[in-house]
Amino acid sequence: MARSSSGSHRSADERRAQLLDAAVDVLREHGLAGLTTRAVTARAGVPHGIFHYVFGSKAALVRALIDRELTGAATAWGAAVATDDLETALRQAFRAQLDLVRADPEHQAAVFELIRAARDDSDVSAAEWERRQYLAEIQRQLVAWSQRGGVTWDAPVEHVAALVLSATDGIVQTWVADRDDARAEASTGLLARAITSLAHTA
Amino acid sequence: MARSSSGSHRSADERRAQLLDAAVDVLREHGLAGLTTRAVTARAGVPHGIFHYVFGSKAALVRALIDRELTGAATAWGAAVATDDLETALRQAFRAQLDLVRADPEHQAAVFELIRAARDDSDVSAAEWERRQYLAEIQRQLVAWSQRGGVTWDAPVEHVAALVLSATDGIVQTWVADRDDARAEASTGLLARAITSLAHTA
DNA sequence: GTCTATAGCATGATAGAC
DNA sequence: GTCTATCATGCTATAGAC
Repeated sequence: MARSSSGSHRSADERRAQLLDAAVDVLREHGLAGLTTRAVTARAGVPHGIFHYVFGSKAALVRALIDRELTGAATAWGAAVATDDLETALRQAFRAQLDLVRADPEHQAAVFELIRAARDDSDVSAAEWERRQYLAEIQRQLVAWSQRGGVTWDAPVEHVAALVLSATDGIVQTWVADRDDARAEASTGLLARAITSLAHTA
Repeated sequence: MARSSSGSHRSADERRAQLLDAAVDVLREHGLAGLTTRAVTARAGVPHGIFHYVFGSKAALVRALIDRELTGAATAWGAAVATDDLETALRQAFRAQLDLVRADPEHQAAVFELIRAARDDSDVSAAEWERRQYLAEIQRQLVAWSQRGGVTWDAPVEHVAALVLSATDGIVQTWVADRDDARAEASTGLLARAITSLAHTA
């Protein structure tokens, strides 16, 4: 076998992975507007023509990127929190969601941008699918937490889940915009309290 | 005076307004990616070269657009709601915010996109300014409503305001994404209830 | 002061060489 | 099956005609 890191004439699958990695980097650094086929190939250190041989079109690259980024992201809400106190569980879950973004803001911002753009290109399926995964996962957790804490939701749990997802999205996007840690902290704490008030001891 | 609607050689100010109107249309129909100097001039029915004569650069057009769109938008939260019940006031305010977007979703989506893009171009001031206006207005209303209803906020009112703004943003953006009226309705209603629980009768 | 014609460049894509 | 050279198009911007 040839050395893997240098030399020409690699397989199409190898090129594909290589270009996807490069595309993520470009997206993080220059945003969606800067995501050009030439920037991606330059970043990967391969000739420009390779791009259309591997992906066929730029749209195909974007689709592949979305698939790759969304897969597994839905599990973020799934990490169960081990506590009997509903408010604490909620706060920790919100914090975890925020930490996910804080760990690599540019990356998350890029993913947001991708999803948004995908919606306009009538490539709605991916974004819709993502949202449904999130909602289902949150709803599952809301039920689990309320059972653990011995409380009952005063509103349909799917409504609570929808509010939790939207509100968390809002807080996260606000943080992405202003990077104000204290404000985000305060908002998540208050949101946990407010949401908790939507349940009463059975 | 010459007839105003046809003929060449109009004043630069006239051209400027004409191009701004055209730019908003283009933005609504084709998004920020489709907002090119050629598209704008074509839409306005003027020669392409006019553009750089009037605005100097595309960036100047974007800046002018943001100024125009943000001015007056901050007053949306300012419309006072006449009711003694805090939860009702909140729900009506959230509904009003949602209605504003529902009245012309494409337009609002375009404005969101503009502001987001402006942030990346280190043209932060406009977006920051907007947010501060909103926050101040919401805070003012929160105090007014609580006084009217004879209740006191259990948390710093600026924290409540931050949560209200973020959560409302999240709900609005969710609606823009999925256009699910029922879900938005449920979320605003629940949010009003949840926020109300952050205040107690004095 | 207003507008036209053109420059100069970057893009996405492809025909065909190896 | 892999890659290179090239194309046609669309972009922002400007030099200079009226």
